[in-house]
Amino acid sequence: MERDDTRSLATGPKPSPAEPIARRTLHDEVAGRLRTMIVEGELPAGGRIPERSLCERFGISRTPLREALKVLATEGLIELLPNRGAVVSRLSAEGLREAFEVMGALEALGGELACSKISEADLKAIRRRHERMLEHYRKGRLNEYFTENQAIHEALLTAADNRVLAALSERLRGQIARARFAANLSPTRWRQAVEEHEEMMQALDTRDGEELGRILKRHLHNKCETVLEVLFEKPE
Amino acid sequence: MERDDTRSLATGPKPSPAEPIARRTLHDEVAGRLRTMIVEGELPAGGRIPERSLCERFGISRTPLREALKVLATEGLIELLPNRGAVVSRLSAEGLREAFEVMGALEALGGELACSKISEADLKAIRRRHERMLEHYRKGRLNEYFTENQAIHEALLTAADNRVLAALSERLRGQIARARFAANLSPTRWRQAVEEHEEMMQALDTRDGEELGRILKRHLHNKCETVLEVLFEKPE
DNA sequence: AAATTGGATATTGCATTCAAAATACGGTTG
DNA sequence: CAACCGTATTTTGAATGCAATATCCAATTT
Repeated sequence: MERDDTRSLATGPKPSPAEPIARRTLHDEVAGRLRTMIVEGELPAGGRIPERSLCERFGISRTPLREALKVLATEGLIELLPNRGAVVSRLSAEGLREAFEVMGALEALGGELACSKISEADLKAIRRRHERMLEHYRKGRLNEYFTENQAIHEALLTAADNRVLAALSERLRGQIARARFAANLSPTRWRQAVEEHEEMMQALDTRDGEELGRILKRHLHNKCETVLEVLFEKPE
Repeated sequence: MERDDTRSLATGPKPSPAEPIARRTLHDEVAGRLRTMIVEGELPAGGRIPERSLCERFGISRTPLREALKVLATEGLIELLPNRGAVVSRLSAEGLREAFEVMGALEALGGELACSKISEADLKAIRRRHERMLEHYRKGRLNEYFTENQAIHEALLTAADNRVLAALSERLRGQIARARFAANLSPTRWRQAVEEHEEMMQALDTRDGEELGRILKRHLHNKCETVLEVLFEKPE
């Protein structure tokens, strides 16, 4: 970014149009690992985060780990108790519901924007994914269904072409993924989700942003109910 | 948290209902200061962040400062260039537009939720603030108007009773505040804003969440146009 | 026996130190 | 004179060290 600015008057050929090598700093790398450890439950909700042992395990000193912890705390994945360490934040039923509500609004916005901006080619790509997802549904392949499903939502977000939106969604997705990691879909809910995706495709095809927004909101709402049901009201 | 768990069967009186003394950590304090320095333009957009001199100025070592920088980076206020320091992120016209778009969606959600949850008392409080704001408008007191305006939006958010929403809005507000710090209101726009607030109050009174959401979205959109106009298209 | 206290131990927050990378600078060469 | 190269200086990233705080555990008291 800066480099581009300073180069605005440059005359010679660019030294190398290759984008700068993605060098990651340790704290960044560590933050990533911790994120997946939390999402996948390896670091259980409510549990303390053992600085020392994690440092040994990663083969690093405490400095980058602690920097990563600060980051995760601002993301809401953990909580910092001054002088008493860090704990993985619990996801309460209310917290999840709140996160889903916000996610619904964000995805609705994403859908609206996508409708007004998406190219024919990208739309076609999404349609293809949709078909593939339906196929997975028919064959009962849950994992593949999830993957394709996620890809569709992501593609919509990309089509919305709003980096701020993408960043916030990404963050929320983490929180939600934590919950969904345990939850499974009932056949009824699954069928419902697929139907909603059908509606979504229709709205996308006709570029009806408002409608797509409403569907997405409802979709997320239902997803939320499913997850909460599984996580907090296990009847047997 | 943990302590509460172990106490769930406790019989005696709680040791002390006094809340724990709020101890802040350095990195937290520093992050706060840096935030306001950025919002108020003391650290100009695009400028480098001088680690050493800031440390001296705050009288701290580099460790807590660097931790704060990591936090500010995840908040999007600064950018970390590996091995090359940190710079205050520029707010481009597109970036601002994106932030306003998202803010619109969030406030719309907040409005909807507030409509369905707000108590008669809180509504009355907002109405009072609204009247006060109108008074400021009539008298042309811009600063007081802004303050009251902000308070209203905040009260709505509080009434929405969604901590996730509140947290994300807070973060975006920071970005937007940076821009608005310089921008001023034209008489026409101001009048328009006031009219929109009138509409908002009406929707709130009738608890029409959908309508309030639409108004808020439009309101934010217009605010965005105002700010962009002032910041990026100074004609004379 | 339960509660309390005192101190040993572990953990945290921050400062300092060290190594690697980037930047600045001066000399050299074409 | 300009471009290039090698070295000195600065700055960054990470490791280590140290003081303050919290946690644990056994001894003591009621």
